[in-house]
Amino acid sequence: MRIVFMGTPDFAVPSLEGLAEAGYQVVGVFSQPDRPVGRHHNKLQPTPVKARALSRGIPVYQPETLRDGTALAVLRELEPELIVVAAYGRFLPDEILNLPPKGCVNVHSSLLPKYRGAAPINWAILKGEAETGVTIMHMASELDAGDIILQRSTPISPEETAEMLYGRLAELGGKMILEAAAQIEAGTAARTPQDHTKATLAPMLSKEMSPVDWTRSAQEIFNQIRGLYPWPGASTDIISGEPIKIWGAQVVEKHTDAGPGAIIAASKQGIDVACGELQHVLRILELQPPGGKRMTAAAYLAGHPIQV
RNA sequence: CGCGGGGUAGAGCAAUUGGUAGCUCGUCGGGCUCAUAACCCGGAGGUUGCAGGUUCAAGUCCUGUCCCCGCAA
Repeated sequence: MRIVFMGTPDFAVPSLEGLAEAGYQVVGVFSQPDRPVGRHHNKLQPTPVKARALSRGIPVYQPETLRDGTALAVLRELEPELIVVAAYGRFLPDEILNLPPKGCVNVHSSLLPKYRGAAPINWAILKGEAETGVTIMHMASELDAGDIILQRSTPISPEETAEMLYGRLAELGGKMILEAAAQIEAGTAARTPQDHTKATLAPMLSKEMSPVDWTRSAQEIFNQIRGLYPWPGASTDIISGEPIKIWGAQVVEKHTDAGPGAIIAASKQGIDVACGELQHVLRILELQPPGGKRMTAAAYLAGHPIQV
């Protein structure tokens, strides 16, 4: 089966790799244009999907837009029977969706219809979900709203960060797209419509989500730290007046009458901060001051004593 | 050549106008204690990222270079 693969970040790599390893003819790969990355020289960095495709000798296309007809012409020449999209980062216009005889399918990292959009993995953790998963679906014009082919769930462990979950779901997606591809080739792929009334959105993350609101519960703040890991991260200025990024923390059962955001203890164990409910505090274990490296709370306190 | 911050003891930080490189933690030894991530006493550990330059004198000023971090993506 001739397949065109569209994807950009690490998440999409196992899917591409799986399809290629399974012997499908991946005749072309679309990825986002290389973006300047790097502090000093603004070097262009190939996307993870591009790098993998090139190492396999697959032609790579990186159009700025899919809507000027160029991409459509390229696709017509590639003659894919199926287009597989995984975190490509762009909407596909209808003329592309309708091009491949077997359609376009998408690997999405949530249990659709929940968490449609750009950052489903992060939002599942931010919202304190106990489980999430991967959905393979036929693509529709509307964002992440297509009929479901396959769906599999996985529990989110209490300490898991978005980064860890990201890796797990990428692997899961890589396995599931193979199953789905086989079903599509055999003509047995399911088409289960989503319950659109239960749809929720998982919009792009932004730096504005970083500051911690200490009136929330310790668990909610912990979810924020895990869900925004490693980017944009959770931060607070209650320690030094400057925004310090919180890399690691834990919820500790400890009663306090101190107001939200008050530092009630600072020791080698960590920095305990009062939150919005009295029974628990958030213990900061690992942090990073502006301009500095990330370090343990104990190391930070060695150079920045806090009187409690 | 996009903007900015920073390299000082194992870790984290200080060091006025250039003038004996200090502090906290850790570490080692000893003491106290039923005990401890607690406390007390003592010790070790630095060519201040690297290379040049200015100076009687450079962690500090100048030039170059390597590396780290934040913004931006």
